Amino acid sequence: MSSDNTETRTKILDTTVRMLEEHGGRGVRMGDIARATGISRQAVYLHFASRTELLVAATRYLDEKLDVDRRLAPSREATSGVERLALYIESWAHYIPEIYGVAKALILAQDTDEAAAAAWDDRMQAMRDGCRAAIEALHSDGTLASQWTTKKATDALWTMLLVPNWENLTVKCGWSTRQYIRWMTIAAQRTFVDAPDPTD
Amino acid sequence: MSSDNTETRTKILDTTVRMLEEHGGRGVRMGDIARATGISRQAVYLHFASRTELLVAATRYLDEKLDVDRRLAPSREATSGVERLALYIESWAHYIPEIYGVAKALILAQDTDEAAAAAWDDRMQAMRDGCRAAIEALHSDGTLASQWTTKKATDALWTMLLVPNWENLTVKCGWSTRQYIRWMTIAAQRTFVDAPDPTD
DNA sequence: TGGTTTACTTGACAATGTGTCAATTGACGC
DNA sequence: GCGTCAATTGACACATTGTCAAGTAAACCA
Repeated sequence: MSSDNTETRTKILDTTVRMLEEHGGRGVRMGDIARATGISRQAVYLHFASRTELLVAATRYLDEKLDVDRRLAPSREATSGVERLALYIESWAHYIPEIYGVAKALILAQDTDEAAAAAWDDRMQAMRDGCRAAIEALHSDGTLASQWTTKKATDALWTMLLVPNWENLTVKCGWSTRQYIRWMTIAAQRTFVDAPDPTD
Repeated sequence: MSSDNTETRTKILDTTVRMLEEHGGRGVRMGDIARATGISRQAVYLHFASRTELLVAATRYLDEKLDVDRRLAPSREATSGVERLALYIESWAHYIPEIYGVAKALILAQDTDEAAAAAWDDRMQAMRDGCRAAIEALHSDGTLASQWTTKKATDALWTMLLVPNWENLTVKCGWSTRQYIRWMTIAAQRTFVDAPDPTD
């Protein structure tokens, strides 16, 4: 899939993912990655033009390894909007902890690097598509609470599921993934789902 | 209130608040603040030991100016939990845009500076207290939805109201403050509020 | 065998921003 | 005039990213 797959390049990506995971995405420098990979700092620059490019590549690399599409399949095959919403939250909840290190590094890099901001934005837009699909499924079931438009509900669900919220609930509040799924699902259902309109 | 109120110190704080506001909390350097204040960079260090210390002082300075306590008074005087929740969300929603620049700078500084992280954490704990009070008001009205414990509901409401969510909804999704208030209130009520238990 | 290519190393260096230090200036009070 | 205090000036340490040029070593190839 990747255009250029040297063994060294792959080793760098493996190290990067591992170290970001270990350090929660903070304080991992180019020199650290090089040393841990067993090469010189400059060798890293032979494969990746900048730190941001490395982070973006690591994101893609991890996504391939985790097979995001497969994970989302159950949600796409749901037979009702409510089920689709619940399954989407569940896959997402299992996905975040696995990408958290890399994601956090990219989020932090946004402050100083335009390209990192764009890359993360892209990812989040993809996630938003999943949210919209779930909301639209509710809508066509007639179970989207009447106050919401699909646009507003999509915005709101998307925001709810953002990484900083997961971070706050798990890291600061000490919720487990199981609790996160349980309460996020409850909150989303209570917020967005109503019984279908009986006049239909 | 402040221990040490030189005129220059105040001028620095004014400049800092203004510049952070103007630039959304990003990319404002010590030298920029000094130049805009009309003093040398080193003069800033005569009043504030570090960038973080300046940011923290600016936060406090702004809080005094905005009179946070007065803003929260209506919420504290609410006669029902539901009203308290709505009024708290409303004051908070009017407050965030005014502190956003400084808040964002502090949030960004967290990555590299322990002290900035602690300062922001502190602020967010105070905000959490407001959330707990609102949730407890619901609880004692008997209108807190039965699935929630006060602890879990407080965590959830607190997370909902975090700055990154406001940022996403207003900046990325283009919501106005009015829309933010409207939909946050609806989401919070649907999530946390039930009719009181008729067996009471 | 010898030459070329390729990946990598080594060490130096620019740029950027924070924070420190020491010497100096200038005003104000006494 | 003298001391004090606030501020200035300019140099510097430090960390990190990114660049550059010269050198090495193995693999490939004729």
